[in-house]
Amino acid sequence: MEFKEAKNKFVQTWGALGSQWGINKTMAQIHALLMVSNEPISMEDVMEELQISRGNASMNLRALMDWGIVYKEYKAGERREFFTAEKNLDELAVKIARERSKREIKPALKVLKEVSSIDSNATEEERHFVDQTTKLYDFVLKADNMLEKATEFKDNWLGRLVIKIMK
Amino acid sequence: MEFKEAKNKFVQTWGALGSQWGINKTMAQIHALLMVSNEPISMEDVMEELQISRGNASMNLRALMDWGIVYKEYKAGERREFFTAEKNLDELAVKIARERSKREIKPALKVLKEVSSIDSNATEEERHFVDQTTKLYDFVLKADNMLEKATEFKDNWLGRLVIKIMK
DNA sequence: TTAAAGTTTCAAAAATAAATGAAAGTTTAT
DNA sequence: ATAAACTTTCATTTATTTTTGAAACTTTAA
Repeated sequence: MEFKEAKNKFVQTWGALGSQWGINKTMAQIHALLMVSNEPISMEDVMEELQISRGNASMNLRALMDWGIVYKEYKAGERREFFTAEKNLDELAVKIARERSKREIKPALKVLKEVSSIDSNATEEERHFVDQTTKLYDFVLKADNMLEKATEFKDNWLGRLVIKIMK
Repeated sequence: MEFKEAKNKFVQTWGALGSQWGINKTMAQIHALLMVSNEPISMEDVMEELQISRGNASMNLRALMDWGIVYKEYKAGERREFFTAEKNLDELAVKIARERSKREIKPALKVLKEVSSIDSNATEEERHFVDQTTKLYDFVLKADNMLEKATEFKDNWLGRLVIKIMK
């Protein structure tokens, strides 16, 4: 396999993976492209390389910046803006985890708390509902905390130990 | 909030959460419904409760069974089939993690290995590509292993300790 | 057997999500 | 101030994913 082919395959695969995990395909592809580029890329280049429209490129680059995993760069003497990706993978994981937690898990937790707090527990059916949603709330909360804490592992001796044992 | 309203809200929320994480909405909703039901539910009931077609119900129940998180049950003297969800949340998490790893992460790892193994490293650009995809491969592999090992935590004293510390 | 009760399949329709592109908006150099 | 270079927005179009529903299939009881 030659370089260009490999690069393309990587971008496609990363895009597919993204869309299976609820991140839009183009967003993931742009990210992939920036990840493996050794130098900043202009919007024009992104459009060209992925064969997408200006609007699409603009919106998804913006989204990536909102997530904090892509940065704008200015080159001296250049009018255009260039983009680079966060290349430190631990940092990347932290930011993605935080963002998804904030956007999706936290709101879901709120609802779980609400629905598990109804006072009606007259019937067996209702008791089971309250019991099960309460357990779910505790579980999701714990998982969310783990995600958060896991992101602190990298600078943390215990974390390293745990990872070593788990490996 | 009364019971019926709470139940509905829970089903809707679980459905939305599912679709944000790449699991189709109806599949997640059916799962939610079964999770909070204290007794087995027939396909007819699922259709009725979620207002979906027979085909849709059938396909998604099948998918849930393929994931191993919903079971068929037979009631004595009843022709129809009934369904129940895995209600143990640790077990549920294990099965979802295994399934997604198998379906999505493993294939992605295969591609990452391939593209990071191209022998061309003539230019700076190519060297950076190989370097970055190699790191990504290692990272994803490690994350995948963690997911797998994390699923063994529940029966494991060290795991409990770690969770306690992380909490 | 056979027919009733139930389940699955899959081509077509509907719903949803994403992409386009042209117009509006910015910024910068002169 | 203005015009060139570039970016953003968003109504419309396009692509993708999900759902439907009717026909085919399977199972069971008589």
